[in-house]
Amino acid sequence: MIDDDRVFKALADPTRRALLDRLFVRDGQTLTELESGVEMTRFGVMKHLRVLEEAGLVVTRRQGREKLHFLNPVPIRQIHDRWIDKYTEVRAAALLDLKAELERDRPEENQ
Amino acid sequence: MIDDDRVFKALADPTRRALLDRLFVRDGQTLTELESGVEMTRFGVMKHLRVLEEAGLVVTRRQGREKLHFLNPVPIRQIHDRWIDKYTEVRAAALLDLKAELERDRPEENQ
DNA sequence: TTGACATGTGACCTTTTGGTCACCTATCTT
DNA sequence: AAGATAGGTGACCAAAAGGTCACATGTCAA
Repeated sequence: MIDDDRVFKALADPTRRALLDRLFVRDGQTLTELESGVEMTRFGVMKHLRVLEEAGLVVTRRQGREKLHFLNPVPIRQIHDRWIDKYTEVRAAALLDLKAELERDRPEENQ
Repeated sequence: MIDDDRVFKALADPTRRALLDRLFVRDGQTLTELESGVEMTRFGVMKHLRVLEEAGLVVTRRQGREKLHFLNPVPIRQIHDRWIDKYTEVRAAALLDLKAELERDRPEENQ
């Protein structure tokens, strides 16, 4: 797992997550289309899309003077497989119990 | 979903992911224990643990003068549920097909 | 072939993040 | 009580990330 760092860093920005959301609603959008609906100039959006593409979360295809952007959920699935394999159900249950216990002791300090 | 941002930002740093890994191997470690094994001063580790705790990825419990750190996989599960619900299997399959198609056209441009 | 359109690049600035350190408090042990 | 141990705070600095802009290239359509 060599570039999980790129994927995590790409997902760390809210604008980029919003772009992924928009691509999920309608796949294959151009830069100009994605630009509208984000409070940012074209250049900012372009940078974000580049980060997403380099992380493998977005795949692109040129079509004439347009560049179509497609969502690629595979890296997200890979992350999932990594963590959920490790932090198993049993462990999750145990920690949920601990969390409940902590909240009984100090209810105001936890969400 | 109000503080998904904190969770994603917390996961964006490789040191913090390493700390989660260490906690997975052995849960309930103290700051001093976690400090050894990371190329960083105690203060850096403390900051990272604080970020993880504020994101809800780590839960702590004071025991005398020690502070025990426990892994909380729940936020990761929540992220998983969020994305995998949206980017479904069908979609993943379709995009993997697209990716394969793109790699047939321009093999050198994709990993 | 000219003008409009879609995207790309590099320089630049501001904000955020990562990391260290001096100093401080709390707790244990004897 | 005193030294050792575990953790905490605030200031500080360097590096990275986010965002904008002037300018440039490639493509379409009349």
